Amino acid sequence: MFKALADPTRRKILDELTERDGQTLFEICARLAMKYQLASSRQAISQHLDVLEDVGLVETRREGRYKFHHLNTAPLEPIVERWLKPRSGRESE
Amino acid sequence: MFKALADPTRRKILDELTERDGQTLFEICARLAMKYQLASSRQAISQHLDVLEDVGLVETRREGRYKFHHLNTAPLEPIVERWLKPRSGRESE
DNA sequence: ACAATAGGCAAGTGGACACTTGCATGTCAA
DNA sequence: TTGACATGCAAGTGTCCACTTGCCTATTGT
Repeated sequence: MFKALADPTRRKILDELTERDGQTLFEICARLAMKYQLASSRQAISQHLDVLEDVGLVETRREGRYKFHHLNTAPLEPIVERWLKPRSGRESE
Repeated sequence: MFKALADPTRRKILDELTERDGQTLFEICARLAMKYQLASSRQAISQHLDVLEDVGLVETRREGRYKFHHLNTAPLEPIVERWLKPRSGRESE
């Protein structure tokens, strides 16, 4: 899961899905190219989406020849619990 | 920063410092070896600590020939803000 | 049916990274 | 001062990973 977040392109994809959920592969490619001048190929983005789906951060829904990608932030919450919560008694420091 | 979290050994180091803050390199090595049967060498752990210090997750304090390592969770908080907060209006879903 | 669109599969390549190895520096106790 | 302890530096190595390349499958519209 953390490895999935290690790549800057994948983080941008998550940003993109945060802003506009349920996009197709082509939409994501187009918007990343426009916003960040990211010249990532379609296959590269597709592989990133596979990684994100494997760790549960992205869920997909097929509809005909379209595949919509949805964000799922649930896997992120254990991060907070793991290191932020155990020290929550020291927030005034 | 996310790359620093991508390595499982580094995450275990953070766990270790969460449980017991301000350990030296040798302490961390010993405790990791005992707890997780991690046969990581001293140099490997040292390099991991360098990475964690570079991204600000660990801060160090020198005292004679000892170097104490302290956890700093501040760099983790933007993670929450970035993807969890923008969707906080949908928690009942 | 056929062309166009949306996406998938898989092998190959270059670079980054975790780890080792070997030696060097600095600190403390006798 | 000398030896033991705690840590630092740097080059070399093997593996993993992001990306490309080339071709394939499936769905839609005419």
